[in-house]
Amino acid sequence: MRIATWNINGVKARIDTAAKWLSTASPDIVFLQETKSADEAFPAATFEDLGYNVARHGQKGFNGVAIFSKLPLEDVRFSLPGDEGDTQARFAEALVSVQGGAIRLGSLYLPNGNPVDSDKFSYKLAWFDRLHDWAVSHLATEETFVLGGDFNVIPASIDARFPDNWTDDALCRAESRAAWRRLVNLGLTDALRTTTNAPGHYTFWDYQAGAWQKNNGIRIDHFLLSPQAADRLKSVSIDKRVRGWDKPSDHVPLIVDLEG
DNA sequence: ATGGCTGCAGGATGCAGA
Repeated sequence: MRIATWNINGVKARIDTAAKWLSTASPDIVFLQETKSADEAFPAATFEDLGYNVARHGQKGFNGVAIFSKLPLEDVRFSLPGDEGDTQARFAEALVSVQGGAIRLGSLYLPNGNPVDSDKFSYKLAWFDRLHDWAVSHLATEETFVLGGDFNVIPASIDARFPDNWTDDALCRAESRAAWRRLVNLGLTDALRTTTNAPGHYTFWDYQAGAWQKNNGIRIDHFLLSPQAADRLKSVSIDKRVRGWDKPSDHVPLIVDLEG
């Protein structure tokens, strides 16, 4: 089973690019972030015609997450527990049934958190705490789960081409990295880091200042796997090609292949 | 570089992103 996650930066601006990418990568399941579309304006039919069931949860103009699946989606939910007052569309989860059981899927768009002296940063850290609690509760049931998305965290210096540029940024502040480690240290597997300890594996290049041409990238899109999911991991890849296409998102897809 | 782009809503340009 192939699962991909991609911050698409506007699903309506990326319909043609997304259709092209889906046909070349052939994922069974896709997590999207930053769809920037209200649900009624989401171009679901385009993706249903490509064979996907579509679960989407968005807002006008910003945020927004989705899960596409060639298998039926069950138990679809769109809110991360822990703050009834949070109206931002940043989380979608669902179950798919496969041979040998179910897999829980979580597509997430973790808050950016800049500027760090604002309530945006405290919102990011609170959101991280809620995600931690979500993981604790699902680890307790020994479910197979796959959390993927734009975590807006550069886990370590090797995850940035120019780490010194990001020292005081919300993406790599000590509090953000501590929250990331606290989540991973529950027993989750950072999928990409099972394949390599090398620098140079990025998922985002800014539109500005020729970041792509200079390979000024960062790794902020991740898959975290529960132990049962990690046991099934076959391969991980970053589909960098997509950043060089016309009208690209500033993020590229990250892909995991699981047994079964 | 003064985020130097980009998408969105809307019908100009401000907001949001990382």
